[in-house]
Amino acid sequence: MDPAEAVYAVVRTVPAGKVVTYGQVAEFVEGVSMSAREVGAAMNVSPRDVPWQRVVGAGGHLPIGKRNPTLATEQRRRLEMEGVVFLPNGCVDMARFQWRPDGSDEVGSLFESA
DNA sequence: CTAATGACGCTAC
DNA sequence: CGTAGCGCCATTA
Repeated sequence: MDPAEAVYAVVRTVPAGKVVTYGQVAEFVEGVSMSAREVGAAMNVSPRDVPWQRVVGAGGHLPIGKRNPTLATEQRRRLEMEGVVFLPNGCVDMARFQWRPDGSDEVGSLFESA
């Protein structure tokens, strides 16, 4: 399996309203050695069926903002549409929206914080 | 085979 | 807080 395909498989597993860091995706991919760089490179050419929008940089910020400001804005809009809340500093609230492959895809717990 | 590059990550200044 | 440098692994020239 191509490394890119492995990345897509992981990203597709991310539920709406949740986000993952490039480093985490690279960590989740099993059987294929990868670094956060390849994840981003793969996302750049990701198919439409891949929710690349749910992949953010470490800390929840959007590293693409300096490369593709337009794309970053669209990504942010999409995430907010899915229920993801951005902090005033322009970063995703990783404390609540960082997805865990553990099966903690329970979105209900997000509402109790309100 | 070697060199350069990249939606990254972290430490250092 | 912003910038700079090094490490990361794989793809491409």
